[in-house]
Amino acid sequence: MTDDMYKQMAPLPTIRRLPRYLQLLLTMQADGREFVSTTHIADALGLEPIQVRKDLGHTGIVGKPKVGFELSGLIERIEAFLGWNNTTDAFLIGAGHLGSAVLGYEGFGRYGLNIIAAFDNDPTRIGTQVHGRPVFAMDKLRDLATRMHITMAIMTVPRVVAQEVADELVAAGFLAIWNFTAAHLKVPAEVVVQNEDLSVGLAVLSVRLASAQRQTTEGLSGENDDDTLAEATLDEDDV
Amino acid sequence: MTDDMYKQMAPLPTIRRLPRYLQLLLTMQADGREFVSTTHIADALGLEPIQVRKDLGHTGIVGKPKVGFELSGLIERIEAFLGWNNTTDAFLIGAGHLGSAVLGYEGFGRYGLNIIAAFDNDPTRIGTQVHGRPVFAMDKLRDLATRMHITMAIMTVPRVVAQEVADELVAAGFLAIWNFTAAHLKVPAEVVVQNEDLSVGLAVLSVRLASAQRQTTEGLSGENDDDTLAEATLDEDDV
DNA sequence: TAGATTGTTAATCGATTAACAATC
DNA sequence: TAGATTGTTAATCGATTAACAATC
Repeated sequence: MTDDMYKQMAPLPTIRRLPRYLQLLLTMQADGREFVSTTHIADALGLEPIQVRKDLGHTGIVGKPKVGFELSGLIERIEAFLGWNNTTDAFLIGAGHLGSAVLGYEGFGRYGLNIIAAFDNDPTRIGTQVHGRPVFAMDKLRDLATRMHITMAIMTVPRVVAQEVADELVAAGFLAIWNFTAAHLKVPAEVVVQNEDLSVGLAVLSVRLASAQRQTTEGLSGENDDDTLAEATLDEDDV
Repeated sequence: MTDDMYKQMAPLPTIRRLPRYLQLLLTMQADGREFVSTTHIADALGLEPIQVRKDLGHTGIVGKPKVGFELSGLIERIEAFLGWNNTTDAFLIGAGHLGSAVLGYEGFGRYGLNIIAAFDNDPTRIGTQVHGRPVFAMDKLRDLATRMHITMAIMTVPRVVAQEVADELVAAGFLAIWNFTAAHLKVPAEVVVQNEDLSVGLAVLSVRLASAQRQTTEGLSGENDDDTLAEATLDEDDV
């Protein structure tokens, strides 16, 4: 068991916070800053310094007591930890509204994701370009994926055909599926599926908003009139 | 402290799983099924029955030993828990690619979210319709929000103007912001911000894929040749 | 130097999982 | 009835937070 193995052992919540650190650090770097402390990061993002320190520790970076972390080294380390220093080529399946929006998202380049082509079964879309990427017919998928050694797919198809498309992706040798569909995909254990279902975020928002409104109402009714109300709200960064 | 208060105390992971249960249950209902057990739900989603039971318990639903849960009642209860039985009206800010995709997303009606108008500051977009919703100029936002009592906003603007737009939303009395921007928004404590940053999902996918590939490589090198490899992969449902 | 900050070890907190009595 | 399933209470696991020595 090598040292590298520990990478995967970072807690999932830590992994989810890393992109936010990265985004902040890049802004700071653009401002000409050279060093940063965990206190500073925590302040900017509304977190606790100890949590930031623990999170950064998982990436293997070491800082300087009293000084903090060298910004450029820290950025490099986070990007390497997330694998964003290498480019990953991907195909996008389903060039509808959502697919088109994903293709138009400019941030992916910075994250090492390169969407090189889209696939669809709508004849009016096939042969066109969407945000500079060619749209091919679905029956070209398998051959092109094999020849170009593409193993990551972004699924932005209607839910009803999601499993069917997933089966095709598996058959074509894909190893990772970023699933923007609400469908629960059944795939072999060796294929990684990352669900990006909008309803999850909406559910959390709905419950948090209801909770906040309940507390406001109770505050007005005089049952609880001190200033603990604001503190009692869920942390906005939890999801 | 009323019984209702306990609603907000459901663990966040539970809240995030509820939409997936709901989605499955609706499919089952469409298939004409009337009862369902937690064992059945767990099997379909690759979870443990005890976890499903605990999650459903948080919504306050009670089942029948041996029989399970009545499907229609369970669906109602989850929807009520998430507040999706009432419609919430919302404005969308930023009618670009992503905003347009969100406007075109058909699933929101079912979740009680009703986007009634979009706002933008691009003159070529103002006055047009996107997926049936009118696009207004940004300077109409405050007046319309006040008059229509809209308190939820969906932000799909470029990152660089995100904070500026958030400030306008706060000034206009909005209480909830669904933030599709990578920016960390600074808002008063009483405003709920739900971040929906694509880079988070990509980060988790990247790390999981790297981990899976590392394990495959090690398996081939003969260091670990039993079948524990598949079991060692992260659960696909964790995020 | 003195003080701020790191990194590590221990304590706490919360979610998941296990065990099992109650029940239709 | 017997057996499957619920709901609750206890045990385990893992992440967060606290404490503090090391250090530039």
